[in-house]
Amino acid sequence: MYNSAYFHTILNAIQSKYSKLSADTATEMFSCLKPLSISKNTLLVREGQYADKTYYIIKGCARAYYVKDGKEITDWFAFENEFICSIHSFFNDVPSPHYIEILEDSDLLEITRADAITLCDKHHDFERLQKEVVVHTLLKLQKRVESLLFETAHSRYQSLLAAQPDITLRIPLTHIASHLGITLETLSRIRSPKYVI
Amino acid sequence: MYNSAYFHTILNAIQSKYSKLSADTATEMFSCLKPLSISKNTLLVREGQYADKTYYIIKGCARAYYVKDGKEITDWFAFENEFICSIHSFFNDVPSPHYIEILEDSDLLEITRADAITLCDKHHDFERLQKEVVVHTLLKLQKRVESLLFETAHSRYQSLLAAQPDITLRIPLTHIASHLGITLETLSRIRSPKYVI
DNA sequence: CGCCGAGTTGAACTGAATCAAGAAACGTGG
DNA sequence: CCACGTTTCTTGATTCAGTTCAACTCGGCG
Repeated sequence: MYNSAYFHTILNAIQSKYSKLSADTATEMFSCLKPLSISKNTLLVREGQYADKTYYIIKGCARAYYVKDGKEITDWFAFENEFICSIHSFFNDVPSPHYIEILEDSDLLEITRADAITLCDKHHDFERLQKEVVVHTLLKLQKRVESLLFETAHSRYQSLLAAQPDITLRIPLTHIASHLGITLETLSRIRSPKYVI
Repeated sequence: MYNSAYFHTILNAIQSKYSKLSADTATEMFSCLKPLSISKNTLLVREGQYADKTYYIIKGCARAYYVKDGKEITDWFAFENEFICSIHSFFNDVPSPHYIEILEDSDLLEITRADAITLCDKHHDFERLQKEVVVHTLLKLQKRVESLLFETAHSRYQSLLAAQPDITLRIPLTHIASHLGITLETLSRIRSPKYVI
């Protein structure tokens, strides 16, 4: 059943972005993955939970955010063919500081920390896949730090648009603003045609 | 020769911070590691080089920095039992945007990208070790993003001091300031006894 | 229709940058 | 071991990007 066209497509997407898996590992991986269809605005993870699951996004998008002084601060977004989890919780087995919210009606695959550990122990190529996912995340985070250190609010917004041209159509400006580390008001001014650099 | 007390100590440090290695893998790993003694202020990597080496710090410290608009911006520091490399260059095989500078007379172990890939291919436990190093880096970077988004300059400095109490004794304030994303002048004011929150 | 959440606009405020000048510490050679 | 230049750090005055608070607009929807 896991050689169906549907799973084949997903496996291809994962393999071409991250790394190859043997047929054996792929089959075993899919047997651990639980398909979910989640509707918009659902919270997958709340602050304080032991969030021992990682989600792969087949279709849709999600965000991880903190609540700080009563304000939501969006830490990151995830779209198709990306993974999202509370990294602190998943890798350190501590309560999650993040919320994870589904932003569009989405199709996901869920894997538990325990299953991921088993797969890592058993299959070298799955360990590598996980490493590749982490490296991807690391390099993205590195870019984020650079943009926070180097760039003005306007230029950060431009960079985000360059990387994800459709983001403003899919994600409310409030979340984009907090992800850029600016207020909604500032984002609004930056986007205004009247704005001059 | 790689079961000498010296290597044993290093192996222990690596294993307890990251993950375990079989005797076999450890021996092969040490045969790839080239010990270096580098004196203060040496540049290990210059911008534009293909920086295909990672350095493990036995003793001493180093920093990775960019030059942006003629100014140096310190991206991160590495101390004992940590690794440093130009991550973009090492993982993506592209020219390094970073310089890497040794900040104290240091003892290092060097491994090439090619050797690391060979070891990863051959030994599942080495692949895991590399993953653990990347996860450590990821979680540190995540904290960095949080502090840049959430905290004031003063509070970022306090957090850095809490994490690395001796950092001001080992690293010039200019580098610390640029790592915190503030100017040297601001750091100086923050550190002043006259400073009021 | 009227409400509500999302986004816009304006005015005052502020944390940190910039520019500029000194002081302190550091190292090197006489 | 001291004099001198260089680098590192401190202090002050001014400026500016972005925040805050507040009011207003727009579009969707019960």
